[in-house]
Amino acid sequence: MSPDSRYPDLLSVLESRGYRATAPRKAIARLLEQKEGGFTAEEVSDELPAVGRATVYRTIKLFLETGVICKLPLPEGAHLYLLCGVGHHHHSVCVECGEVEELRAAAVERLISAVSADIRGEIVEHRLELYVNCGACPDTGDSTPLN
Amino acid sequence: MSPDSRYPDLLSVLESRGYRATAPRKAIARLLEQKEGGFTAEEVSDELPAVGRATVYRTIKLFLETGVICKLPLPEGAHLYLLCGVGHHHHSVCVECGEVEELRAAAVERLISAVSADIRGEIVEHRLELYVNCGACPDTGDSTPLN
DNA sequence: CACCTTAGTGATACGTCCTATCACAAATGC
DNA sequence: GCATTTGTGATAGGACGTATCACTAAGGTG
Repeated sequence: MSPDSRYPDLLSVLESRGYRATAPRKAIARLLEQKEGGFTAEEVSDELPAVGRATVYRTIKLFLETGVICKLPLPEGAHLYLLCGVGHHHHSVCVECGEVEELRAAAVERLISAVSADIRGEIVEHRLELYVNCGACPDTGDSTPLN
Repeated sequence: MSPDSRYPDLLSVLESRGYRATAPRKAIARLLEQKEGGFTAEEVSDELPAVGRATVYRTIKLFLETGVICKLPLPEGAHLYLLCGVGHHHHSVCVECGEVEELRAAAVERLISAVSADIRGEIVEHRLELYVNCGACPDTGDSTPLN
């Protein structure tokens, strides 16, 4: 309930863009704000049976477009969504428990510009993901395992 | 036909692992060896109508497991597969024409080990992809556009 | 507040990419 | 050759996501 200052209030972001504050959107926003470790669309849908699948996907897409969450492709084809702070960054994902951490390394950006010198054409986007074993999983099971 | 020394002979790799050299596998191997720029499973299936879809997917999976091709997630959810030389590397993908290049930057690996110091847990895998605009697309259209 | 317009919703069907199943065919060992 | 696998194609099915469409709820207006 108490707003987490690290992330913007999801519902307000929608409202400030002219979207209506409906009951399903409130429910989804509230749920996502508690999901620090990332979530899949299906998971959200399961935990909010009163909200239709289509609405879940639509709402997630809205949040994506406003930039308050980002999309991380999982090896198996589905996507993990994450609340994200403002600005560009990368992620490290634990392959055991699915825990995700934001990674904000200036070194990465420096690397990109260094590499760009060796590349034909212009780099328009990049993606870096680290798959780690966090070593601190509480035996896991509940989160989204990646393997 | 003439074997490209940059990549292993796909069929031989399968045979050396005890898999049989069947007609469909030969056809797929031959086709892939000509696909420098990456390919999707659907594309292979379309170009080999005599081979069943299931077999195409199965065979691609085999090649994946033996490590002679690798899998690159596209933004839309499908996958681009690529012949890959031996060893670890990354890719740059042109967002206009879909052309892919192997990227073998020692700097990347150095970066990873540098970053790993700041991370809880152990990095078991990483993925880096650069999305570029190669500026040399022949007006494009035929390849796999990413947008 | 009652009304009206418009955005949003849920159910459902569909699309895409991929996997499972299963009877049949082809490949290898003997 | 002949039996034993392994591999195959057709088909159905599953996961994930989107389109459609009749219905509902939001919220501005007077």
